[in-house]
Amino acid sequence: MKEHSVTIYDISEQAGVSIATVSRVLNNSSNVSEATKKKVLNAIKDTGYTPNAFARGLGLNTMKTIGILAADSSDLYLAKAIYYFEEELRASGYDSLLCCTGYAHKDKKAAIELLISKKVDGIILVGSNFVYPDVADNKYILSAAEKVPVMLLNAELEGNNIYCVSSDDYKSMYKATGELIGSGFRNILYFYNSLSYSGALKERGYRDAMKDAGINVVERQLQFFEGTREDVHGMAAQLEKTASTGLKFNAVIAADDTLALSAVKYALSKGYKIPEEFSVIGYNNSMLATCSEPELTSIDNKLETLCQKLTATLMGVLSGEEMPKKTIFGGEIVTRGTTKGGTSK
Amino acid sequence: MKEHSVTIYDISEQAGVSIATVSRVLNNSSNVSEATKKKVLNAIKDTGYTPNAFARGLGLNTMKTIGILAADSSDLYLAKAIYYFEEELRASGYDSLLCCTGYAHKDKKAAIELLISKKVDGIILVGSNFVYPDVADNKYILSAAEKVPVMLLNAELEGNNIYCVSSDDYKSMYKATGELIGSGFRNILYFYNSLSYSGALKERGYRDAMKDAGINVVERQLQFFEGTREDVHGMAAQLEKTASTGLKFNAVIAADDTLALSAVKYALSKGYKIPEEFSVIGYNNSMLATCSEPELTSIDNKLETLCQKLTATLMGVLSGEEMPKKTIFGGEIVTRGTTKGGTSK
DNA sequence: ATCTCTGTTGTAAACGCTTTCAGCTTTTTT
DNA sequence: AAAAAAGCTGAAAGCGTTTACAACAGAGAT
Repeated sequence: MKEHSVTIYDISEQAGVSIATVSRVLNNSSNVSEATKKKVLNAIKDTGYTPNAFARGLGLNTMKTIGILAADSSDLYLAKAIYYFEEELRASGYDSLLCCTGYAHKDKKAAIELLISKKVDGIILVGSNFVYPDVADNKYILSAAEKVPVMLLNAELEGNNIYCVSSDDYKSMYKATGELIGSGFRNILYFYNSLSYSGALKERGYRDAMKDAGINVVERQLQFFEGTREDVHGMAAQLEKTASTGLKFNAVIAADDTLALSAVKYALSKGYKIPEEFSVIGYNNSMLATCSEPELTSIDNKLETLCQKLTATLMGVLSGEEMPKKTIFGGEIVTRGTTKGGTSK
Repeated sequence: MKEHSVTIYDISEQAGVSIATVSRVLNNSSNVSEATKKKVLNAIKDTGYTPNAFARGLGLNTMKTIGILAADSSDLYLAKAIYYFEEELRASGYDSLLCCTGYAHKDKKAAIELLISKKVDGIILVGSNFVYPDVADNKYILSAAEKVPVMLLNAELEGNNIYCVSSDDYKSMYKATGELIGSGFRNILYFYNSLSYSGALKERGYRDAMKDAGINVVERQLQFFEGTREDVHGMAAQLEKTASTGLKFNAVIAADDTLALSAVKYALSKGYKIPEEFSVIGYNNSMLATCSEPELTSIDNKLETLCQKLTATLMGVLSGEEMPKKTIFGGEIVTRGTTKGGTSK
């Protein structure tokens, strides 16, 4: 299998030119006469030669590769983002090296270092759970940015060589909460499962919307779900338990569609009429939104646009252009069966 | 940014040893005294040195990297598989280079060649849509296998250096169809969206089960959905349309949970009682199964086990061991709300 | 006919690491 | 105490590219 593979020397010999010329043809650089070019190309075809990426990388010091880091590629939202990134990067002539780190800090750090040692030309951190509330914990990102540009999706961090593209989670959540309030709901539960950067924004959006409407929020109204991100049963059970302890709520605003879906399940099991007696708004407008019955009203933050913008920014940075360090896109509420039209009750 | 980075020479100088010794410490190979080892490690820490993967690769001719190819990382099932592979590979000291190819043949071929040019040590093809019914179309896999081992998940292809690990889709589908028949259903629709290798197996399972039960199948009973894999509405609409043309069916067996979910939606919209008047069985037992209401009976083919087995096989191959070229795992039916217990009606 | 310029090609030195081989220093054996 | 073995270390030769530099031919200018 791993015999002596064809090298540039073999080509040079067969074509009767020097290796420099072969290399020039390979990179179709500078001036090579048509005649020799043809000879070389023929030899390449004959031998089935493919350049050795290592050697090439050694010389060029770039692999034309971008490292993508995501906590969990099986998360619907992250998976979609990864897909878009892959697509955009390939279109720009870059390949991607994906690492799924899991949610532990140590692993994230190790993964980022690994990518750098693989000589990626840039790093994309997908999802806000790479940025911690405690600034000291983000040092690992800063030191990565000393070597290659670091792009953050849906998170913000100031630093040299760090660029952020994110959705306006604060405003989206503020608006969505406002819509529930506008429909006459006051006992609105906020259901979340991530303490990430954007998670904090969402929470603030919820709190501010409630406050601005003059509604008092008790801490138990913010329910944190600790289980896995797919455990719909567990989520519904937590709502059930919360209700059974006496907290009243007839609307749920969720930080994620899965959580929202569990709220629908819960409400149905209680016999509530949706959306009249019980409303739900999800987040991300994933395919789950149309899977649910009734279908979920959900916040769409135009992931594809975000990913495109982020990739474009990265490409700009790599080619030495000055690029905006922070870009924010607004989201929109996609109204479906779990909320009323939005007119006040 | 891209200043002169720290090399093994800097370390050797700072530690007062030769580069050979540094290299030895790096690979914790052979015999290095504790004292010098410590000196070197300190120097490494001080300088923040990371080895250059290219140079290393040039010497070793391996990047310790496995290429993972999947058509679409945002497909729930594939995403999950990718996640497991990443995890397993990392545990074995390998990194992964992921390429999402899309569903077009040309792109798959290009992606596989790209991976090889990046000097991956092996390739994993995730999902059966890499193997075509027409043998000639699979040549691109065979020629990849001339360079590195190729692993197939849920597909089969004979060839040197090709290894397959798959679920027993034929048997699972046969059993599942049989279960519906056993519950008294005869007008069972088969709903699918992929012409892949495993897709063909599933179809055959369905057909044989029907035949063995003495039930005649008309071609319109096999419904192929052409739209995107997430378009639940479109799927339900197709069922609706099929029914409106006069074809009667009161059970659906789907090649995928999303399809099954759309069948549930359809049945509910028609006012059928599930599972008594209308039953549904999905495939893959994804999170969608528990999202649906009622929840989906679905076939679980133990993806994690498959992925572990596949990775283990690959590791074996890479270390020169003789490995089975074909491994098949049986699946099991997870019964939930869309089917009766299984006792005959 | 000489000189300069331009276009094309070859030579050789990097790039940063691994690894063989040989040499030196210990330790163990006899 | 001498000989043999074992343990460490360093020098140097690759690995397959890219690229700066030199060289050389032929064309145009003088």
